[in-house]
Amino acid sequence: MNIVNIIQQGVVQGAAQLYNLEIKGEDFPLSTTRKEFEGDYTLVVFPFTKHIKKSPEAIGQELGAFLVEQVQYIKDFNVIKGFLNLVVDDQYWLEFLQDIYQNPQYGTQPANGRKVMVEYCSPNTNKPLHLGHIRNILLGWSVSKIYEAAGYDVVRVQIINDRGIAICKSMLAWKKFGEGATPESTNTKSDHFVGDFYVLFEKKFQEEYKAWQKSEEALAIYTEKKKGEQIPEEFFKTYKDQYFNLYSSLGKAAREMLLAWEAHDPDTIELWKLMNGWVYAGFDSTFDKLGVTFDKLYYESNTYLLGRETVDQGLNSGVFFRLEDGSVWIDLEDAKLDKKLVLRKDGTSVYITQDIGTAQMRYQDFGAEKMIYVVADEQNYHFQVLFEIMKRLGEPYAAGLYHLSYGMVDLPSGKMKSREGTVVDADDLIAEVVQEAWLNSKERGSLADMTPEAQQEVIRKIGLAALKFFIVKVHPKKRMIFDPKESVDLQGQTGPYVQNAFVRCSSMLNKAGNPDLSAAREYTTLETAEKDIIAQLYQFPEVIKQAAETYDPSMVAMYSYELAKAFHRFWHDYRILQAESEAAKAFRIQLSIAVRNALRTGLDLLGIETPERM
RNA sequence: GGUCCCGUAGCUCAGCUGGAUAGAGCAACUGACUUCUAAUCAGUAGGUCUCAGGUUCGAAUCCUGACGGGAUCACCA
Repeated sequence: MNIVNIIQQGVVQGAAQLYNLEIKGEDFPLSTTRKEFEGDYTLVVFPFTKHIKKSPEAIGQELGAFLVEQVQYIKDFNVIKGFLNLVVDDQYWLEFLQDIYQNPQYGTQPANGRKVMVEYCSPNTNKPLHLGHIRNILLGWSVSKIYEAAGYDVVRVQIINDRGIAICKSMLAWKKFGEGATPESTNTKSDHFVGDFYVLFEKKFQEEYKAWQKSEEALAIYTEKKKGEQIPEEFFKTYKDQYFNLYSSLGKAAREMLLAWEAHDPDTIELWKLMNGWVYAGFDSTFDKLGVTFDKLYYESNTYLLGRETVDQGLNSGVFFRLEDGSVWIDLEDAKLDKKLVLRKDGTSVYITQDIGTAQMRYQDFGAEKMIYVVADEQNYHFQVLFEIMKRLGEPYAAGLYHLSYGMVDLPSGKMKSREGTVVDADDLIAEVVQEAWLNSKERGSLADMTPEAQQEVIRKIGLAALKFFIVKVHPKKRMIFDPKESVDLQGQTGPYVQNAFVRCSSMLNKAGNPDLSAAREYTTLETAEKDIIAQLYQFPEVIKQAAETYDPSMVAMYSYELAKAFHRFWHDYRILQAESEAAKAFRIQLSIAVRNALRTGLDLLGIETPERM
């Protein structure tokens, strides 16, 4: 039985016997004692003074005496102001360590038979992945791992935006200017190859637009539509989209391509498949580098027609209503949202209709009771509306829909803007952090005796740990500032710091061989540094549970860091293999095994691998 | 303008279901490698928790209002 419950029960009994007061275990705060004071757990006595006419100090004294007398494992207490600090007997911590140290799964929950789906990443197929995707991918992966650790059966999915005008731009640019080039012929990573043509399209379009601005047609439009004293340059900046739709020959060609695609024109479809194929191959390589996988991919080209049947049913049941022009709407004003269109007057779907259909399709495919959408916070409103609609449609899974909304990633110089070329490319960034780890390792020379391949493998793990930890340690909801220079830091509050604690355990345990640990039973008095570590380990299952409940990988990151820190401190101050007694040695080996397990589990939940050496 | 999110050390972030003297890391400065990996440890310095009210024995934490930053309010996705 865990110590917090034991204490809570004791307090409940104490209140009843001493004061004839009926309380429940959750009614009073029990926190861990601050480092400056003696004790392990602290009961704040102030709330009791409402019911008991005595000073907080007097109540603390009486309650403390009662607990030491009556409750096993509570050895001592002290009262400072209104705080009752309780000292837990080392015996409890020692027994606890005995129970858990051999369990590599410690911290995780047994399977609970429940199923959750996590959607993450969701890229467009016209550009390579960038820093924003990396945050999305790492959060999605980590949350999915945390749910597995919390006992859930997890399905990972992705929806790929593989249709629309943007893809047509890349296709058109390749057709017009590509001269049959391929990723192979240009030796370019294939998603970057396609992205380059998207950029090329924008460049050619800008050229065309600039030239047009000098035409009489353009002048006439400027004269007619300018606002006040707007100079031509300003005006044409705002007029770009209209130009694309009304006058641009490139724009016209791109729209024609989209129409041809929708009409299933064989040549267009073939080109689309070819270029998307390149993009997918490139994405796969990036996913592979990041160590993430998906169980099923959904494509918008397959799902964009979905949802209409549901809307028809919803019309019958009165969830939706139809205007005279034929468009279909839902009124969500009583839920503090607006009216929202779900079908155009021509009967075609919009974005949200598609999401309605996709949610149902997924439920049919997997029957998950929870679905977590990992999507940036700019879509908060969209998901509020979507979830409200699903609720009103009476879908059985509606209550289990959750939008894990994360903040944008900014650079120290400000927002990432693709037009200004300030986007941080995912592949470049990964290469950069690994390079930094390599330079660092070379300087240290500690891997010199390994084969180049083995060294590379270790260095890859370290570099990626730096990047992943840097991103995932920040609370998802917060907009974060990403400084590439800091992300390659390998010291301090970083992934490699945590890995290093693991490596220290491993290195020492390998040296220890397979010793007899029965002497640990004779170890009876804990050093503070040892107790700190055990108390940390004790928290682990609760941390994972809460991280799942709050969809927050940063809790696991912070916990792993704190555990590593406690171990580093212990390592510095105490010997393990040359401990002062056989009992101490055996105990410390057990402690290190437990730490090693917990660090591996914690890092794994963040998608971070653990090298044996570094 | 409506709705939502954020504001904590020079910088990046914890803490926010109310509890003791607000914590880490980076950057700066001091020390510790004959000893299980120094990618480590110990220390110094750094704060009006944006501001103003309120609730409370007690507020960074809850409430109200301001100020600053961001997102969103498409028959785009």
